[in-house]
Amino acid sequence: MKMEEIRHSLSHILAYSVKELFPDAKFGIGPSIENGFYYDIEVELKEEDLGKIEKKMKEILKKNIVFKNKEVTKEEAREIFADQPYKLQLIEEIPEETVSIYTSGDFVDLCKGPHVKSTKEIDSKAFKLQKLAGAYWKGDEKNPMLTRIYGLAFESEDKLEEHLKMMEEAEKRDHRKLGKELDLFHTDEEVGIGLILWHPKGAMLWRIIEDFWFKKHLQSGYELVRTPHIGNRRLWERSGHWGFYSGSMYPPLEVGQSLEELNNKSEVKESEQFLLKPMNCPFHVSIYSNKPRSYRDLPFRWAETGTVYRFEKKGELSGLTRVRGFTQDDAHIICRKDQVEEELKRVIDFILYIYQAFGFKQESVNVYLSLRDPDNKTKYAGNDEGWDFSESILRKVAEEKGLNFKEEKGEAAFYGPKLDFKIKDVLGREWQCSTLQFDFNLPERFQMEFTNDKGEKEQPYMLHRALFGSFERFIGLLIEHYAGAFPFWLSPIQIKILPVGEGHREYAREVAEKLDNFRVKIDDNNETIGKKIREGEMEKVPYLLVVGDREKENGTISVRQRGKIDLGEMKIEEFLKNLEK
RNA sequence: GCCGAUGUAGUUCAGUGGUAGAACAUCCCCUUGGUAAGGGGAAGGUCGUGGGUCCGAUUCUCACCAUCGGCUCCA
Repeated sequence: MKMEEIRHSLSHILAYSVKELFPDAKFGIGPSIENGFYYDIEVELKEEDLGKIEKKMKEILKKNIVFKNKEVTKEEAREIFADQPYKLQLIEEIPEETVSIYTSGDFVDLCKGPHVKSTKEIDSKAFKLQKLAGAYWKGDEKNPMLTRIYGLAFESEDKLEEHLKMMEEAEKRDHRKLGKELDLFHTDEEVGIGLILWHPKGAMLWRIIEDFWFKKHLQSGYELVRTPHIGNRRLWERSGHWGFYSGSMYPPLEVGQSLEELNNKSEVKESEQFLLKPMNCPFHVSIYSNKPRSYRDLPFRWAETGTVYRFEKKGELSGLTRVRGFTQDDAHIICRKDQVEEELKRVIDFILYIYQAFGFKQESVNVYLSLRDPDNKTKYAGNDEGWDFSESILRKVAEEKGLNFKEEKGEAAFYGPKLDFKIKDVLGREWQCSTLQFDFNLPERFQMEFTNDKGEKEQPYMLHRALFGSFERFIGLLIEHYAGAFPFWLSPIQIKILPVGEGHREYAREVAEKLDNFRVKIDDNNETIGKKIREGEMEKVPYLLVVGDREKENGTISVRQRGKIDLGEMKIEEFLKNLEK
């Protein structure tokens, strides 16, 4: 609580300093946040101004400014903030007759508090202005963009230093950095931004994960389907994507002629438009509707690692976590109403199993139940009855499964409520991975139906779900989670054999043959053994096997475990036994 | 898309108004090695792209592109 007061007070001092240095500045809001504070201000700043502002803040802090709280009438407040349009707007939004203001030195702010009594309580060495960013007023793109100044603040200088060190350490785990260092993937402007090119080791990692995924899906009663990358415009019009999702879709391909004909400007007789798929759902629906379905056939659980393309705005792209082409580990469950609960539970169990299998602790995953906005019922597909049922059953199942979830009103998709699982990256940003969603839109639009036990046509329930979310995003988070040092089963190279000299290459190959159940590589570069070990360690290979005269003689290997010391000489059989453990 | 920052060899980085350097990686030669870098040599850059200022620009300036941090949006 105290720290929050300090941080919040610092944001006022920040605003105070900006006002001194830039008298025309217009102030938005300035709260305390995790690890610090910010203030949104209409003022033009460059990063080099931060130093000036920080200096000013320290000057002000030294003056032992007292924070004085006062209730004033709205009329008075309007006068005080006459030249502050954003504050005036806030005043009007306050329901009460009076508003609370805080005065600190020559600076007055509309504010509920709480604050420290005086700047004496603030350690002027324990804060630091961090960075500038743009932020829309009230978080709305249509509003003007203010300049947000972020600051860090802690109890003491030591704590601040500690935090900065921690951030530095975290940056070393960044998947974009490790992706380069471990030679996993890259992007190329010439190929297209936001499109990932997976290198051999990255593709191997992907494949290991996909194999695991495939095996587990078969075990869990899923069937695989496979669908194209493009679909006719008519399909996307019918699904609603053409209308509602166009902001995130690549524009259509005109298909009425070849590229050659196009280049020759030949006349087009007939033309169709095709769109890159941003989602797999309509294709799966097409499979469903391909023949009449009986209540006896349900549920269908159809999974596909489907690569989709979304035209994300440039500024939103980021490493593997936000890209333009990505592969969802998608599945659709089409079932009867009486099967919904059971299916939801199965999916949640599956999701939890996946997190456990990849070492994500439940506390590092945040779960959100996204519900409809009760004040805006018109923007949603489906009827109230369906929504009430699905929202309450999602909640019930989430509770029964012991999920520690937050409910978020108005966060549902227009087509249905959902349960989202988000994982934090190394910089503390949350990324949606697993998701479990109801869909009232597609069954309606595609008139999906089955024949029930009374011989009547009935509309099935449709669930979308993804476990990883996308392979790209999940692998990005996985790289950070393990800091690139993957567990044995996930390592693209599991074992590297290092012959000491040229004379040991033959023996290295013999050893490799005995380990052919594993992903093994021989490093037969003409380098010293020290160098090979260094490279193997930097590559984060779980086991390095040194073979030289001694080992060749004794029919053994010398094992070195990643990050650790020499485990000593042993027979291959013994090494294999240890691996099993 | 918007606000801010960055952009020099494959990588990590120096550097300058007079057409660029280091380390590692690469290639060649020597070395035949014992648990985190053996030695020598060579090659490698239209200094993100395109305009402008200047006798001259990688350096100053403008525009664009990409990347990074935010905002908005999202798997």
